[in-house]
Amino acid sequence: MRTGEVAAEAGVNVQTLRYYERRGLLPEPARRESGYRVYGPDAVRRVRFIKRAQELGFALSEADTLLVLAAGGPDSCDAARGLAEEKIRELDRRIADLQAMRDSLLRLVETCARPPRERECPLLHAIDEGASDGVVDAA
Amino acid sequence: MRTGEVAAEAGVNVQTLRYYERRGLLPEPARRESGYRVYGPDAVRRVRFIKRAQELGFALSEADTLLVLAAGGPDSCDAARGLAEEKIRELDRRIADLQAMRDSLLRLVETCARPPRERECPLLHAIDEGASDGVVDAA
DNA sequence: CTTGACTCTGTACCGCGGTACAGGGTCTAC
DNA sequence: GTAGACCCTGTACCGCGGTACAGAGTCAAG
Repeated sequence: MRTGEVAAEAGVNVQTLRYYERRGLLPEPARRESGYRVYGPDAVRRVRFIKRAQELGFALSEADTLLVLAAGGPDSCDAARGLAEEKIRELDRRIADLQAMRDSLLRLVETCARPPRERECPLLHAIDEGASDGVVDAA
Repeated sequence: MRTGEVAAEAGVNVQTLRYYERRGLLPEPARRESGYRVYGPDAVRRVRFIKRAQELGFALSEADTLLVLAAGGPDSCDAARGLAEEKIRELDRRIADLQAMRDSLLRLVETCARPPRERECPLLHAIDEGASDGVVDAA
């Protein structure tokens, strides 16, 4: 298969393939006389694996690790599981962070229910106040 | 106040102040003969406001808007509220995305409870399968 | 009057995951 | 044999929010 075919099948840009190759995620394919890349049939599968890993929240470097593990024996399974569990914990942390932002913001918006005092917006005032002593999210 | 003093008080890097100035978040301060910046007393407050807005999930460009609104009259209050509400919706979307990743990943990890069949890791196999037809998160 | 801490400008770089463009060569169907 | 689609390399750029460094000037205390 040629570059364009692999890209189309995998649903990515041609440049992305070259990028993955540079990153070491895709092995360097064989070449024709002309220099054109010739991919084996596994290439599409490999790119799709990477894309799937990304959807699950893994970075490219982690996708790389998963690919190595996928090529390994059954011992790799534990390692893969550990990686996935760590990623779940990471996602939990990020979710908690965003949730905290959301909640703080919601409380601020609720200050809007109170009428502006002395021509001052309670919400903006609250941000300003919070900036001094970290009332809302003193992390 | 000099640059270093403002930076220390606001808890940011000196370079960050210059960066904010370039971005238009901080007004250009007065200068001494020597070229040294001389900040008014509001500078620290302004930087803290920006930092607080960031903690709430606002980008610098949005923090800029909030600062403009904070300088405006009571009409700005509605605009600020709209911005905050939109940001809450955005946070909700991001949280939902991460939650979906988390849930998919958790389901994959649960496949590990099943013993490897034919020396293949169920988790890695599932990522591979998912890559073909988007079983888990066909978004 | 010197020393060390501070500040100035301009520019480049970081991670992340690509995307775009220039300036060429190649392949294939007509 | 040629037009148009494809491919090659190298390099630069995107957003985001800064950080780092070089090379120079300044300020205040001792």
